[in-house]
Amino acid sequence: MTISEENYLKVIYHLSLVSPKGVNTNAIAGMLDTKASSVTDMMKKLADKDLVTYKKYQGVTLTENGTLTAKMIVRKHRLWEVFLVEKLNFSWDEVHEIAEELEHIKSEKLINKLDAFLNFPAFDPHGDPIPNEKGEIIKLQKQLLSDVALNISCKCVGVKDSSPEFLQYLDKQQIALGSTFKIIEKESFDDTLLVEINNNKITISNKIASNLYVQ
Amino acid sequence: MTISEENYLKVIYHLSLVSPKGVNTNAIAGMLDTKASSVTDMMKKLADKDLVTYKKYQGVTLTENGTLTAKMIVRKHRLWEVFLVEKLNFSWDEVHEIAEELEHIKSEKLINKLDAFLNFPAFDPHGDPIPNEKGEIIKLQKQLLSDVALNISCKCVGVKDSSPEFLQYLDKQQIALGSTFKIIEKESFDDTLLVEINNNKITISNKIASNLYVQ
DNA sequence: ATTAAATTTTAGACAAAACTAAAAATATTA
DNA sequence: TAATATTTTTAGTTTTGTCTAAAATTTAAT
Repeated sequence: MTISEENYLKVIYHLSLVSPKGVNTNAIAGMLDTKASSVTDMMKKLADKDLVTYKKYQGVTLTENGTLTAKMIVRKHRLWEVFLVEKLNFSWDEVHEIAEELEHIKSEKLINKLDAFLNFPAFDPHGDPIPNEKGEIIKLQKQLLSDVALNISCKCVGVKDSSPEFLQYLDKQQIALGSTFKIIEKESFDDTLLVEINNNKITISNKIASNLYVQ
Repeated sequence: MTISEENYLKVIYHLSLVSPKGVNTNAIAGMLDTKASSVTDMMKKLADKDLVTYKKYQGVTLTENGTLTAKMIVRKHRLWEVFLVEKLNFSWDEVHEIAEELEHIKSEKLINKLDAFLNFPAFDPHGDPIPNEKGEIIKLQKQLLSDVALNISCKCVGVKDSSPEFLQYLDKQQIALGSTFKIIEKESFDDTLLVEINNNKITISNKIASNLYVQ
């Protein structure tokens, strides 16, 4: 397994969660900052290795084999993120980039020992679930803050967008995992929300609200 | 910097400690399991980047730049080894291979935070010194057990060979860093030694004794 | 000081992973 | 449904790091 192959699998896995019928070449290319023609080449290689099912012009899906492999990469990524935040005191907006490298370290023993060292965390610093050794994932019931009705109390359990820019915005607004929300008012013109966060009232745009998962 | 370039630099650094006048192509090829012709190609590239000084047929030396870069790779390798042993409970014969991958993770912030997390260790699990943030290295006075006179007490502070095979042999003989030695008898025929280790008498070959550093 | 042996470099080729440009297939729309 | 637009694939290159085989250089030995 090359790093490049692993990155393709990971991207296909993430895109499959949204379009399980098959992921198209262009979408993969977009995520990996590469060209569709390069994706086609790689799909042939991954199909030869029985990691994806690929038919010309029909999009790709992961095989069982490929799904498990992808989950193990996601597992490594998220466990390293927990390590970086909990043990090395990184902030949640810094860890993704470093975990992008660490996720390719090969040793299975390493990752299982890291898992134990971290006390088998179920979620990463952005609230995303961490697959266990068998690839099993706890799926939380969660919805976007933008879909919650007025005057209902809820708790922030994750972010949809985990870009540094968004995370830094949340820091500035003192929004973190565990923050409690209540929508006080919704502006019908642009869906801007007046929200009570930890007993503070602030106004947030619909774009922000549709990137926050709550419960 | 590619992983390949980093591996070349690291190997040249280690070989330079033994032959500071210049390292030859074949020696590098041997360490990296590659061919002399590949080494020549890479030396041109590293010379272009001002990491090595290279003259055809004359061997290579690291530039100041190259030396510091190599030391930073060694620093990462050894810090990760400490992490694996101290925090994840790996044994000393398992960590080299994993650290060979971890040493290529790019973030400088990561390695300095790791250093702090580990309490700024000066030596790795095999007794090798860890360069600090500036590349400075503590050089211990140490000698090979094979060079120590009879009836002198000394303490094991490092291993010259850190292959899993040798380390596992030491485990079996209950020899570790910190073990105390006294040579009781030396067989002149083959230099086999009768040694007292932690109050136990055992016989060890000259090959073993010339791979143990003591103080 | 030649010659022989060993080492090192050059030249040319290959595989992986990417690219560009053109061709082929699918999707959209009038 | 035919024409057009979009997406995807093919064909042919490029770059990086490697290889083999042959040529050049240095070292060792007679």
